[in-house]
Amino acid sequence: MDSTQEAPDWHGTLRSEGYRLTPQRQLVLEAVQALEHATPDEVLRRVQERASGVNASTVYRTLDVLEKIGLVSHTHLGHGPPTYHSASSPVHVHLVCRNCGWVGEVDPGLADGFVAALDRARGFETDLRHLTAFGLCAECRKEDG
Amino acid sequence: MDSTQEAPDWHGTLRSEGYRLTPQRQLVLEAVQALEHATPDEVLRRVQERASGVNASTVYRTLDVLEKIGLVSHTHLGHGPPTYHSASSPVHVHLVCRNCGWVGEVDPGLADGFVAALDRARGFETDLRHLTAFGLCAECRKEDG
DNA sequence: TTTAGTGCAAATTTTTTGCAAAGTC
DNA sequence: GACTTTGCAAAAAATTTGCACTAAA
Repeated sequence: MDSTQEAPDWHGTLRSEGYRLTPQRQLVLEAVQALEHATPDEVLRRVQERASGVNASTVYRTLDVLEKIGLVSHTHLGHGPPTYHSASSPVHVHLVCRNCGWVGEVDPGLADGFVAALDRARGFETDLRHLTAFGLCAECRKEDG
Repeated sequence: MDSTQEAPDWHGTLRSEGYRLTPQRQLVLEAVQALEHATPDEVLRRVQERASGVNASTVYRTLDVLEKIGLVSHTHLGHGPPTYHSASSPVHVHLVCRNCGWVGEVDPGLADGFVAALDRARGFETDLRHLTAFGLCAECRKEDG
């Protein structure tokens, strides 16, 4: 099954959905995996470090494609642009400090009770990959008193 | 206590912070209170229905001021622009359906356990006014199976 | 060779900023 | 009258779109 030339499984994922395999898509996926929580702009910059001439619109379109076939997903960590991460990274809940901008991740198990409560109260099915809590990180709590 | 000319208390809030009371600010605050979850653009449109000539930049600046002095606050309900709501409305947690766009509110008490867990695990102090869960609403769960 | 994907440039959309005029205190 | 706030116009920033050309299958 996995023989001499191990083709990453996302090749197949792309192909089976009718998409083509291009260097740009490879670069964008690699960037998302490496950067964690990267905005389209950050992805673009990283991609351009490795291959010149890749266009911003290609990054946007590629992120859409990769998300559509489930290789990446995005969240909104506050104000600006969305941030993307690899779907192969473990599911996690995001914490964002509104004071210093710190971003943390915690085990989604901590939200189990909350998720169950939403289901019970409203029949709502929470998507843990997009759950983000805003507030103050431990450091800023100390400083701000 | 509330006598003949009841001056809304936000007059005093503005004044005591060194801000002035203008018709535009009154209109923006009224719009935020009336609309619930309104984007700057929606606020602008509502304001313009009542008074012509109010400029978009005024709305942006006014929302900043009102937030700074604590009369309104904003969250990010997904993609686009932030949404503002009146600080006088009870604190609530937002639910957003990623399928149909439905927005709901639930009692923050449902998140108590979650909030406590974040505090315990990371020393993180969650701001409930900005907690939003994305997922599928009851209707869409039925339809999508 | 066929069809999808890319680069480029222009168009959109949303928000910010500088400044003179108007308004509030 | 002094100091804010507003409107307007222009500037930014972030995304999207149309289209001819390139490249994957």
